[in-house]
Amino acid sequence: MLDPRRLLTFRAVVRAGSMTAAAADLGYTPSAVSQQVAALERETATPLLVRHARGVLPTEAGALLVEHADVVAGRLARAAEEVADLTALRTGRLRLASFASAGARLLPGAIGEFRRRHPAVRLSLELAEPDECPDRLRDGDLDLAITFGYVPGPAPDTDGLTATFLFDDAVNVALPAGHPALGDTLTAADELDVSTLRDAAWIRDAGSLCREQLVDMCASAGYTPNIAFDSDDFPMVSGLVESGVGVALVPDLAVHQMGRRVVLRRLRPRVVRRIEALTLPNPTPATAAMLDVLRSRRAA
Amino acid sequence: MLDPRRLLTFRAVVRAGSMTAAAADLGYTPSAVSQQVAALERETATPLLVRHARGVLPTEAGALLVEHADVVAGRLARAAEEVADLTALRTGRLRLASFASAGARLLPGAIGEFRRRHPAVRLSLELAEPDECPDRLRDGDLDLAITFGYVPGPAPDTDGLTATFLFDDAVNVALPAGHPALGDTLTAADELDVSTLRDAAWIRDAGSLCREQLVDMCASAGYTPNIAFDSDDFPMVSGLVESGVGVALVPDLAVHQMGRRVVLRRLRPRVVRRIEALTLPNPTPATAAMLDVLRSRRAA
DNA sequence: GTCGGGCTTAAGCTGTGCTTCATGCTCGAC
DNA sequence: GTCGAGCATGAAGCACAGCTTAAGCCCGAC
Repeated sequence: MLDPRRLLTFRAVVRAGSMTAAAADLGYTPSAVSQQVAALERETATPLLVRHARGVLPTEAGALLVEHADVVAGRLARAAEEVADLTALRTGRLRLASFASAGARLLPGAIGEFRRRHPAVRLSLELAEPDECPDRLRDGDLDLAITFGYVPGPAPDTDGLTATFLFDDAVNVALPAGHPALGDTLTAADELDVSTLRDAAWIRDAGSLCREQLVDMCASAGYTPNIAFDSDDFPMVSGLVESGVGVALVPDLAVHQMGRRVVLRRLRPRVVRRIEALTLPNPTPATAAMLDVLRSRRAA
Repeated sequence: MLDPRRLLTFRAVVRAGSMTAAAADLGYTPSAVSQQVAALERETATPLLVRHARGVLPTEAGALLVEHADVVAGRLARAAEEVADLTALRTGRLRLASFASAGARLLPGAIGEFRRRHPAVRLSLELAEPDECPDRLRDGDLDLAITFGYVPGPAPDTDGLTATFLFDDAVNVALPAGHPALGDTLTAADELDVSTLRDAAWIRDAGSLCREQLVDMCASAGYTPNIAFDSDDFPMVSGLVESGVGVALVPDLAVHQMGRRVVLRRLRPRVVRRIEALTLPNPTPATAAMLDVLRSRRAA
């Protein structure tokens, strides 16, 4: 394989018509250019230039090399340009993942804002549960994942990743109207103590990592929950609650999926989902830009 | 523009999946490869690899660069290969020029032999007078020219070119039967002294640099020729001689174009055209091969 | 002839980029 | 848990590619 450096200076020589002119173009001395060309001719074991009094002309082999050199030079320039486009967000790709309720409530606005700022970046979004996101980020399958972890609760495994706090999503308990635990609390602002739900039947949303969370929460209050139903769909949870099957945990982000007749109460002690954006430590420009958008909307 | 060297080692890294493996492929140490990649990332101001525990994976920008690097590497390899083909005469081009009579008598055999030896080389042949060939060779318009110069006579201007002697083409004088200068010479083997043509009318072939030659020849014999006609076509010269318009100089190579009724005699003192092959001092492989063919046929 | 433009060569120096060595990290085995 | 293998990275040092300077040569112009 030919030395690309020499090939490119040879191209400059042929384009300039003389070694001296090429040297001026390249910022070298004529001697340097002459030596490069000589080295290339040694490398190919073929004369590439016919030396004239007024400059040089390529031989057939030389003309052949120049054609290839043109392609090489073009690719090198295009490569630099496209990478610059990528960092300037004039092009590129951003692969997002999010759990369902954030996908429905948080992301549409953020994505809209991102597209206004960087219309040329191609976006993709898929639903993915928080537990699978770290590995997929590390594998390069994803650029940014919206995940959550319960507070209090075990921190998710984000080794080698960067977690950006977005906001805390308060968790409510959803009850049918007239549920005994509601007692005399008549106003929606009232909180409900976890211990008052000791005898409740629980409907658990299986899709949102609430599994251990529900058990842990009740354990803190000194009992083991009676789990009557596992669902992975908030509308269904809503229907079950409305029909009096049981009570359920519903974070703020999912509240809009609950029916009107469901009663929602904050929990005491407070339970929240900590919503975070997970990225690689060296985010791509597009990823960093999306982090900016998410942070700015958190502030707003 | 990116440094092609670094780009190619980066390509090797991505293909190998790890810097260490790429280093082994390239014959470097892992450290060297790591530094090259770091330099490329500095150059592009963009992370190009995500570092894994078990190797590396390209980022979007990195994958983009690898695509371009593949093209670059391919072109470099193809360039080297095609130049090798050229020097091995598995491809290439040979642009020949020749004056008319050599084109008809000498070259067909040589070209046939050349094509047998190197069937892949594309040949072209055009008619060109000896005086225009040197410049066209120097300009790179031609690779090899068959030329001639009269002996005795001024050597053609071949500065900076290489002349390969092929053979001497003896010059005859063509006369109509019964021309007075024939006198009592009855056999074709007889020579005719130039001085005996003092009173002849001359038909001059304008195409073959005979212009000054005819005048010089006669001057050596002490007279100025009476030039009755200028032609650039041997058959026409033949017809003119046959009809008794005058006499003409006809080299051996053109004898076959003369009519049967023309009488031919060698000249005394002897006059020849020196047939030469003119090339650049550093001939291309195809040119050198054709010189070989021409020399071998001269020997035969 | 002299002059100037252009290519080449020799000699010498500089900087890129290599090696070696050491460190830190992750993962898997034990 | 500790250890070791494999990988990436950094500092230090060294070598060579490739640059510069300087001189020479060739050719064409004047």
